[in-house]
Amino acid sequence: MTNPAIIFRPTAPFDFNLTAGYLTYFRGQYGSDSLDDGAYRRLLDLQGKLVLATVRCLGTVDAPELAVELAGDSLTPAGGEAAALRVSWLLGADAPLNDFYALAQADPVMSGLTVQFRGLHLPHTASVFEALVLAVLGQQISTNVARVIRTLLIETYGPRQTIGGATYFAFPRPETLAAASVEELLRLKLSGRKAEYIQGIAQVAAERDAGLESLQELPDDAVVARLTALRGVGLWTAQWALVRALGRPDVFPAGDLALRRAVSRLYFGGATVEERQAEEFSRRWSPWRTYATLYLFTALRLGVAV
DNA sequence: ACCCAGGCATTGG
DNA sequence: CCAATGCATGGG
Repeated sequence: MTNPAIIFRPTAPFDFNLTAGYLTYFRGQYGSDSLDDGAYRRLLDLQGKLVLATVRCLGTVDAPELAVELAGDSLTPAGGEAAALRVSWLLGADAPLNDFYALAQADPVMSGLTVQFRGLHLPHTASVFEALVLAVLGQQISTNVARVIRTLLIETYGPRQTIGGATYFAFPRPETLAAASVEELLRLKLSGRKAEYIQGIAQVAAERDAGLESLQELPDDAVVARLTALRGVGLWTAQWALVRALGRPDVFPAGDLALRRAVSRLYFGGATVEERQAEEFSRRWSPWRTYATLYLFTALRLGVAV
């Protein structure tokens, strides 16, 4: 069954194709998300109910309007509202980009990126759990390998729903991964250690009632302290959770090799940039370092001047 | 056959 | 406190 579309307005400027493209790594399909012919699709897991959201942009970058169409079981009006809120969060629709753009004016390189990628918002994950698991499985390995493993994880353990002849996957639930043995997880081409990490994180997320999802009120430092107490979660992983799951605006994961490479090429003529140096350099973008991170990564992914 | 990749925990100075 | 090491796997 399909319900009438729900319309909502993101904060302008909002470039739908660029934002959903970033979310799918500019590959059309990435894990649980797809962007196909102007339609962003994701199977939402709303309190255990699976709902396929199909999102299209009706307006322009400066007057954006998104239409969310829902399909799935037992849709209620309240469910429709929750689905629209979830979609809005996933696409980072409320980001105050203009504040970041104003700050970037003082920096010709970053300013250039904000012009090229004008309207790119920061996509979020549906949960802290999802952000942590994705970050852990991406530790140290190349993005290609991470993509293979992520796909295996989602298609092996994610809740699935077939709609209109196509099968869609939501991100695996904590209780599912907590119930899987480390031995089973090893079949996902994870290292033994990462299988343990993910299993442990899933147990924490599943057992303590929403312990991982109650970090919203804590300041960044406290969130990092809480998360790095988990085995397998270091500063880099915790920072990605701050960025992806909590949408904190002033985070710069200076330990990230690719991020430092982008800084090196764009600002230091390719010379090696150490973590400490990158952290100091990033202060020029505070209090909007998260968006600087996003735009630098986009430059990398699209191969723009990097 | 190597070496590296969007880290981390562990071990040994 | 800092350096070295192993980790799974796909691509160069």
